[in-house]
Amino acid sequence: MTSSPGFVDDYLAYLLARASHLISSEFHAVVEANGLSLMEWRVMASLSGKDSLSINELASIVLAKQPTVTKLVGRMQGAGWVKRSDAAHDKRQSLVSLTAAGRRKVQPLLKQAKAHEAQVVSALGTDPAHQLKLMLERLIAAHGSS
Amino acid sequence: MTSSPGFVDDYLAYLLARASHLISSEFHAVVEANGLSLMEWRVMASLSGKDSLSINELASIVLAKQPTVTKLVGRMQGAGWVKRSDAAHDKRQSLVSLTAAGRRKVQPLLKQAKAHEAQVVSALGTDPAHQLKLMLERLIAAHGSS
DNA sequence: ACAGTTTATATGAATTTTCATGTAATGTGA
DNA sequence: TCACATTACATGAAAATTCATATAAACTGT
Repeated sequence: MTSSPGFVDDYLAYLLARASHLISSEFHAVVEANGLSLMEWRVMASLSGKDSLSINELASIVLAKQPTVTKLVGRMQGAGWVKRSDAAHDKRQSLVSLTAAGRRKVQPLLKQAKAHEAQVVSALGTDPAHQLKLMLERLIAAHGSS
Repeated sequence: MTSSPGFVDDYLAYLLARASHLISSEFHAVVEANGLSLMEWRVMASLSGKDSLSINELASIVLAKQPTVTKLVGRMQGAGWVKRSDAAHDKRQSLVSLTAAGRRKVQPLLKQAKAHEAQVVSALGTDPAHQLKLMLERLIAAHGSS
């Protein structure tokens, strides 16, 4: 039911949206099996590298708006997965970081994410996948990496 | 503020999500200037090719869930941009199509979308952009084109 | 033709997101 | 250092999305 090319969005924009939706959806199943929403997963994955991130940094990384992230983080804090702390140098900022429970929660997902990535990449072919990533990075860099 | 590669989603999944978000956001400004939401634009763009689409077809094309689309279409019908008609062969289906007003509304956006596409493509380079599209299509085809 | 199943859409309630705005802290120029 | 602008985040009300489920129409095998 892919149906004919009835325009739909910008062509490239639509291909990107569809591909993104498709790949994310696949992993979404895994994420939900672990009791997280896609956004919660993104937040925790984003945090799992760093010590902490501000609300705005998180919003820009997880591609959501600031009030959305504020409330999302509030819920995740309630669940005990993240904690907030006031930034030393800028008291306006609210620095979010994973709790020990949060790290335990996200750990298995990080591995499963890598496995999923590997599967997608190998299905596409290692080299084409690499090319795809390069071009996506170029596209992102070209259009304000804000 | 792109920050270091703190994991974030599946790498490829994240690149796709970010690229998609970036490109869509750019055009989103144009869409809003015309008094439409991104989803409304997608629905109308999808419909502008065809005679009509069912709710489920629309949902799959605009990457939203069925109840979301049912209500979105309800609002758009209220605005006079689309109309519903019962399918002749399957009375369960609700076929959505553009009204004359809807066509007038979406017309300029279709042109602007093509202009935006052209701009993005030329910024990326015509050939790389073509390659990118091919790989996105392959990726989409590989992962259930449902 | 019938009972059981599946499919297409609608809908109410709960949840989430968004918009507009508020507040407090920081930055800036005179 | 004092206004003034800006930045970071929070928040309440409104809007949109989602989940679970309902309804009605097709489909299936017998």
